[in-house]
Amino acid sequence: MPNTNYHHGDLKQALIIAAEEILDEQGYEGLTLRKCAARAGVSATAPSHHFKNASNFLAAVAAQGFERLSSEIANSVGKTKAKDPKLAMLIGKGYLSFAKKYPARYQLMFGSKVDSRNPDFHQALKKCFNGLEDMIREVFPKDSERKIEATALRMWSLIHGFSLLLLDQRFSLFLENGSFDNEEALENGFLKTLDFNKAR
Amino acid sequence: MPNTNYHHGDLKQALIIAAEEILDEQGYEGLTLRKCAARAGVSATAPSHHFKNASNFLAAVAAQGFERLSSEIANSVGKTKAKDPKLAMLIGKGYLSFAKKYPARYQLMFGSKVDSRNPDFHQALKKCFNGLEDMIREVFPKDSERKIEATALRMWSLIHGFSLLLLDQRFSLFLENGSFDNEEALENGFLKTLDFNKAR
DNA sequence: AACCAATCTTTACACTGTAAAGATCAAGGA
DNA sequence: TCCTTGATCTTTACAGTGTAAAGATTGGTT
Repeated sequence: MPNTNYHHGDLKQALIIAAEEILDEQGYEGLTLRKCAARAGVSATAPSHHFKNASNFLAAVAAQGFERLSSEIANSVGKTKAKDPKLAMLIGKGYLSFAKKYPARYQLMFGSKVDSRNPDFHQALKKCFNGLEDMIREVFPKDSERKIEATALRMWSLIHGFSLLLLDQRFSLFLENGSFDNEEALENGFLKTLDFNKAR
Repeated sequence: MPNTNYHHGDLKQALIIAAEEILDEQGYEGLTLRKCAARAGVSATAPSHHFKNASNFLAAVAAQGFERLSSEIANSVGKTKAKDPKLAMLIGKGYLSFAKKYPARYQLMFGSKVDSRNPDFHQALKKCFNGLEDMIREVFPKDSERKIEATALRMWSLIHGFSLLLLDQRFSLFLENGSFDNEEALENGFLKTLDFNKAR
């Protein structure tokens, strides 16, 4: 009789999903290749037939993360018009929402374990960034491409930097001796400042 | 005769220096506890008598990194007066200068390997951030503490986010199909936008 | 029907952090 | 002076990591 262990079906995607689950359950440092293989029901070396190495595999996981980040931002923005002054804030809200819901995935996406030369990864990141550019282009249709690019970069830097500092808990000092009562106050204060006009 | 291997003298500091050297030479992923021990001339388990575990050791290394970052910023700012509109730009320049000179140390400082609860680490980070607050306070002496804190946080987020995106080479797409000719143009463009007034 | 390429397993290895127990040394009190 | 004590380092050992190499299984193709 045929041994069902062979020819899994879609091991590649199964491994990626396993990685996401482990990230969500055990955090960024808890993720290992062997655990992913075990969860997918295959041996420790099976992934090597689908990914060149671990950092390449993680790049695929990160790519899927960027896909999700893109849709999370799209959800948050909804049908908000370009003229709406809340647009930038909603983008930030969507971004932060993802980072807080999937902190470990987010860490992976911007961490040093992934091979950032991976084509899938590169494409997903680019798509995500281009989405931001598109929205800015709608707001400032007369701006040059270079200026739009620069504005998008600054917006992203700002939100990304804030997210990291929030997640890393490196800035718990804000809540200790600082002027902010809790994390939500800190976050809301930040979101209110998001403004495309300030960024360009 | 006495065995010189015992009682190193100041192994604690020697290990930290070894870590910095290895970071600079072999990058963030190249750093291991055993390599540090070997470079300091002791056995692999010797560090355990000075640091509870690896992430605690790395926190000490990161703390020293923040000390250096503080002085790098101070150097860049020099005797620039609070009124000088270039102040924010100079801070960013100092920050970026450190990140580019010691990319691996920078990665460690904001990476997930360090135990951010380490007191030394926490203090060094706080000192660094307070330095930024102090400069902003001089520029806007009438602002509330909460506002100064929020401004400092946004400035840091912005610079930090940009530094990461620059170092990770995740945004090489800027230089591929983007409007920026090279990394220097991208960096200069960013530095020019740094402005305290925009950040508060 | 026979082969072949894709897919998975088994085995093995170097390297990681760290726990446990023993060796060495410097210093202080009897 | 001796010898005890605690700090410091070593040796040994172990579980867990990624991955290389070689063998087993399978489904599809000719």
